[in-house]
Amino acid sequence: MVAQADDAVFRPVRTGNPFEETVERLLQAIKLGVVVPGDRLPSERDLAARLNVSRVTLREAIHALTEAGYVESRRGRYGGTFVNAQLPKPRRTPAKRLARELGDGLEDALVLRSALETGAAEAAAERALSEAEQEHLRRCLAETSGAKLSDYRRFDSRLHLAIAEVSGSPSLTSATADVRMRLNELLDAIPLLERNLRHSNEQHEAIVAAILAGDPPAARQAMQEHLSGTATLLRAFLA
Amino acid sequence: MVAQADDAVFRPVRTGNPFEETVERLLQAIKLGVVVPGDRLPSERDLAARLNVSRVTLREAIHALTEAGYVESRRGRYGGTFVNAQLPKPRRTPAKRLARELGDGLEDALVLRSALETGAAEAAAERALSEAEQEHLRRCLAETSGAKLSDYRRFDSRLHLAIAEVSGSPSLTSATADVRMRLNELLDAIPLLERNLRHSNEQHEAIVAAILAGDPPAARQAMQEHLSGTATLLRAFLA
DNA sequence: ATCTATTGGTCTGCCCCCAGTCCATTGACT
DNA sequence: AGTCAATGGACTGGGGGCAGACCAATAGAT
Repeated sequence: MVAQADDAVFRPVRTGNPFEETVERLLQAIKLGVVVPGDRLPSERDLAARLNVSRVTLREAIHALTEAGYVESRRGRYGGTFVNAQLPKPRRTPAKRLARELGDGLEDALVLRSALETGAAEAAAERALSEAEQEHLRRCLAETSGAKLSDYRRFDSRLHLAIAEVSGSPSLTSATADVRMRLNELLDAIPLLERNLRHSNEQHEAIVAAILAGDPPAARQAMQEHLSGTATLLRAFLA
Repeated sequence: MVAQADDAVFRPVRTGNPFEETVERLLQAIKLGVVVPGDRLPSERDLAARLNVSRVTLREAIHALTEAGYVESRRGRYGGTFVNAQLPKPRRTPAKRLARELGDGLEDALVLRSALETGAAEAAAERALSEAEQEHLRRCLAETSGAKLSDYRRFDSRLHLAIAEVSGSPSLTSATADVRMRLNELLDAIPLLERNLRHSNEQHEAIVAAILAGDPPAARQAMQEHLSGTATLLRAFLA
């Protein structure tokens, strides 16, 4: 049976209720390194407006994250909700089990990720980046290079997200963040070796260099190589 | 000001209520040619389950489309909801106005589309397509080539969607359908010339040929050329 | 010491959406 | 002619999310 277009257009209009979605988003912000330990989240009123969710629902989500140990709230002016210094360590679900649960979902995510991120790298290299954007890229690159092993995944996510950002397409950035979250659980299941990490950093350098140099084909090529390395690693560990 | 990652991760958790989203989905099915005039939609019970929406909400959406002249329902066994033979003609909003309303949204959509569809073409060419998939592609191609001017947009959408389908990534297919819907309103605003149409058909041939031949770089290249042509046309008319 | 702006915390009434159930209609099959 | 399965149509009770108003705490500014 061939995959039908019906499946795409008649897919669920929403996955989960607003509360669950909100929790997911806040986790995204933390796990992708958009807010780092010690950072303050936007005020409840602001955040609720941006997420287009009632303050009650947002508060329930924050409460859930508080119980899970991710954030803490303080009242009063200059108060707010802050990301904890010690984040809960992700439970390492056995790789085999994850693979079974996901099934075709892994290939789905990998194909989508490849399209999005190589496209983002290419688009970013085509644009004339502002000084601020260039600086932002360089900082994310440096932070990732200097990250401890325990923090590496978060800074790596942040760097990839930064590349998507400078593509100039917000939708592309959002989609990149989403697919990365889908993969992060898998990535947590495989060990992080010093050697892979060094190799990864070299590839990051090449990607950012090509983007800053305004060389779209090189940027695409470098990103493609980087991603296929990760993809191979994942497929191997989850096979 | 540089675009912040916040904007991506703190974007609204949902745009519109379930009713509106459902209407949008059904319109998508019709306008992208997933269901053609005369076709029957899945039964309300089935469809509601697939869309993860209550039957009441789905019925309200169908009712709205009935009033708008898109579909008609018949009761009894072998009844159902059918797509009208005469679809309401899209109102041609003046291009300038659309461009103003969208603003950066146009560039956003074009960049995302490029990433998704060139990625899809490449991924499709990498896969070993089943006989059914190959036939499906060829049929969509033939239908588009033979389409009347008034139906062209719908068959063209369907063909592009078919290419995304055979990429093997459902998420990629969904995303492609969504961004196409965003662009279709713009595309309706620009005239369709016989000459562009012939050129478009030739490019479609090249894309499908490269996919069937299993030549990823050629498929990407062909798709890239095709899309950049459309993009140029759009930018010119909306400038 | 007091004031005040900003933030998290709480409560109320309302509406949309939902799951489940039953009814009404239709047309192919026997 | 009768049967029957599947479809659209209609109703009900309940729950989640909503907007808005108000309370409580906090720390800088005066």
